[in-house]
Amino acid sequence: MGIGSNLLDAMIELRKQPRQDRSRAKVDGILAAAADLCSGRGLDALTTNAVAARAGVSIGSLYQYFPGKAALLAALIRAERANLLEAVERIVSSDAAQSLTHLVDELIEATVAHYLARPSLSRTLNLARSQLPPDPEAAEFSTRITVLIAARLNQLKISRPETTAQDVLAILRGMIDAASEAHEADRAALTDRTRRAVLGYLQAA
Amino acid sequence: MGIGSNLLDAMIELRKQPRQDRSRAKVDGILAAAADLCSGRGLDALTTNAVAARAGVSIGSLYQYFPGKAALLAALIRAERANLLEAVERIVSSDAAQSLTHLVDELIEATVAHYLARPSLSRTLNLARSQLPPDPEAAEFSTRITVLIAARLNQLKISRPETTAQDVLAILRGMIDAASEAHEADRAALTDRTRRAVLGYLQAA
DNA sequence: GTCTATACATAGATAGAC
DNA sequence: GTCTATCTATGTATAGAC
Repeated sequence: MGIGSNLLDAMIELRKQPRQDRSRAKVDGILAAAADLCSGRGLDALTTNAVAARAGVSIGSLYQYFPGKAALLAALIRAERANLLEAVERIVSSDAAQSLTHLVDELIEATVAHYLARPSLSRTLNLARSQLPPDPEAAEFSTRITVLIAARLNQLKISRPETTAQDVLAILRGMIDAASEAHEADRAALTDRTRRAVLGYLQAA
Repeated sequence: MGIGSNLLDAMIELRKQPRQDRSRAKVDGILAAAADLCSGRGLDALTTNAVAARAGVSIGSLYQYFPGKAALLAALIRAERANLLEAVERIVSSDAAQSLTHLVDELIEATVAHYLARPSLSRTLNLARSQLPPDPEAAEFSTRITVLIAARLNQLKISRPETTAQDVLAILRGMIDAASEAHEADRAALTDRTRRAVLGYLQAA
């Protein structure tokens, strides 16, 4: 997974690794602007011109750091994935994950928090991803998160841990997504219902 | 919900109701072409030029029937919704829906068939919808399908039938979507797992 | 390193001939 | 009714001045 590992990377990787603080801040500003636009008015609003304008830099500067629009999107997606993966890593390596109900509770809390932190950004990136060509990074992310959870499920004697982990994630995504689309406000109620759904599924298995 | 009921309709409704067979066939051809393009290469491929070309009509003819790209998309979405709604109507008004497990089985079968009939079309339209401005038709569709299912759940003494119906649909969508994205081939296995998830959820409630 | 100006491509939409 | 030709707008990306 090193930089330059495939041709697509040319379209996607940063042009330069910003080592200085000023550059780092500029890159962050550009990404923040991109996230805002995605979140606010969807994928169509993510134009290089609009991002540059909102970030307060010129289009030329943007292209110094990002080789194109795809690179912006890739960076956003990558950040989002890293977030969720970190959260799951913390959970599975914590003591709270010793019992099934605790594990589930923690996963739900993290997942709900993740997807509802910036719901529309999350959904927009999601659908962007589904329009992109099959991406090895996406596959690796799925695998890693599944494996982390599956390992715990396995210790807890849940059968077919990989499939089960995938299903649990799918159920959570489906329910949280629906709630987010419906602008459902009551997060506690959502957490409670997802809990019933996941535990119900695990017990029925 | 009559034609012309809101301003958006101007962008979305057919320009003329094709009464003659020839016109009807042309409209169908255009929609089929649009569906193919959506299905094949996603939303970006749905351009008015491309649709016209693939349908074998000129761009001018296309604009005679559809006032724009949005109208094409709206028509596709409408057709997709009508399909699913019909299927659910058939189920809830059939005898098989008398027991909970039968109801669930029928719903799963219909939902899986619906979303996997043309998976990538289904997903593309889905995300198109989520990018569109809030649409009264979408809301009405959600309400109707929820109400249909909730009525049955209510007869079966399930508590909070509306919320439960929404959750069941969300669970199904989530799992089917994940399977479809992962290009999971085994439909029987998917059906089985969704069944466990849904029944597990209903029993935990 | 950063900006302005601009080239280039493509999409949406219409006008007008037939 | 249908087509071709074309206009307009917009987005990506680069060149070149500073």
